[in-house]
Amino acid sequence: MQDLSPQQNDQTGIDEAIVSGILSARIRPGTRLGESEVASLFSVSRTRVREAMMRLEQRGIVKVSPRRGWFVVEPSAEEAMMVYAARRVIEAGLLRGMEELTTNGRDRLHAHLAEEKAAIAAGDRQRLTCLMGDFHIRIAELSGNTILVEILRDLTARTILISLLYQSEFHAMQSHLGHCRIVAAMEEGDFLKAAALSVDHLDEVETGLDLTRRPDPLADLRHSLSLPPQTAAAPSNAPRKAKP
Amino acid sequence: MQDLSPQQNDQTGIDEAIVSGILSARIRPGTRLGESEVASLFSVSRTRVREAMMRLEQRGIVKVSPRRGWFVVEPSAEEAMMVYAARRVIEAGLLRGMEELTTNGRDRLHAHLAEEKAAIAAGDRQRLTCLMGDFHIRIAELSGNTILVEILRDLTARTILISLLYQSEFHAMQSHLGHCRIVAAMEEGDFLKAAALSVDHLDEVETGLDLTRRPDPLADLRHSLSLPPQTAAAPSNAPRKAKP
DNA sequence: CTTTCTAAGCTTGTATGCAAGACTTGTCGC
DNA sequence: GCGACAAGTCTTGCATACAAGCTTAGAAAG
Repeated sequence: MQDLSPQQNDQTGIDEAIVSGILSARIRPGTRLGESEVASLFSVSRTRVREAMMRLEQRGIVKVSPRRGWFVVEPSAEEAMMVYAARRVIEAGLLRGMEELTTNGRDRLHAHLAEEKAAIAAGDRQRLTCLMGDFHIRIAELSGNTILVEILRDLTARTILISLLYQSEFHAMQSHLGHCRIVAAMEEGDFLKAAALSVDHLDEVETGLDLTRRPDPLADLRHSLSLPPQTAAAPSNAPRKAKP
Repeated sequence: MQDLSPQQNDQTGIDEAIVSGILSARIRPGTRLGESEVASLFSVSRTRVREAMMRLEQRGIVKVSPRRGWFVVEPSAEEAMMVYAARRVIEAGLLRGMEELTTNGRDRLHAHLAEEKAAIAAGDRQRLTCLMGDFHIRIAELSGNTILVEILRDLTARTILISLLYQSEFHAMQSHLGHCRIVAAMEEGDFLKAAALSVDHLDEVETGLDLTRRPDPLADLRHSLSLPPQTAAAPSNAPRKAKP
């Protein structure tokens, strides 16, 4: 397993270290997170790791398979649709209820869009994944409602896991333009339009998923061997083992 | 402390037993939930209680005060407003996005309204509190989105804690009528109207709160001594101790 | 060569023990 | 009478130990 977090993250807590690893797509769905393994990484006992896992399970980020271990969730197609539906409901609701965009808020959004642009230019895909999710959290932060921010943060984490599972290619530019359009509408003060654009944007991303693709049980091995990812052409009848 | 749950709840888990106690207003905000105390109630070790508490803390239902104990949250006025704002966003978003009311769904809602009516007639306040919160969960269930259902369930739990802290009197009939109006709009197929009514309903309930009232640290003692509840007339400058 | 059964190893599940800190209460000094 | 202080008690924080079950590797039989 790759190092799931820098050492300094001991301060911020095990939970956030793992979530941060997911948000930046360093941790893949289905990754096993053994208690003793994580415990030694953070130089603590299994007890604290377990407590962190319990919290993460509550947040829908990891799941436990009894006596087998903890795993980063691999959302099913159904769950994926629910996550997107929930995000549509919440984000659209947020924007619709917004009344004004403060100059401070506008600056933050512009700064974020600039970061997106820079990451696209640099081709830093990991950073890009993180930023694309963060955009929606930034919007929630404008409302000042920390409850909704936390909810959206967890949904974003799940979204990233979903895209790692079902997204064949990542149209970063398309998403970026979507974000720009939303911000533009907000600057016009037309929050209903922003809400509609947000729904469209999420629809667009969801449509880009291939939800028929079964989660690939060999993904991590494939990745370790530097093989190309599973092609969308042969999704369902891929052989379990390679025949010689 | 009153028995916070029937013995049979051992099966459903400690978490849900406590949440159920809150949803039915048997557990007041600020209640201390000592680890050993709860552990002996459920005949388990502190370990499992601790795990349950961790999950409940993540859900915003309990808080830990270091080396002092676990307490059912006492939402501040700010948090209270955030909870209501979040509920407005989610519930309105849900209704707005709904497209049809199935006959099954209609039956469920009617059954629920009938239960509310019966509880009002019977004057069963505890049951009523539970039902009033459940109504909104029923609506979320119609969407089939279990993620949103779980989110709303936790928000409802917090709402009940809020009303126990800040609601001087409980206008059950008013809330019931609000629910009836929402269902009526849904039956007409006018989900935008239902959404608007839902926002109005939540506004109405929130307006009925007295958010200036400070949480009463002596509430449980007062209750134990059968003294009358703190009057709203002298909220802030009430003496810490009675002067002889 | 294939299949089946068994046993060992590794993983989580749960309890318990000890340590550190906070609050209470009793006592002493003023 | 009143305030400060200190010991004791009670609480959580954390680590460790043991039990139970899943997985897998290896041996044996067909």
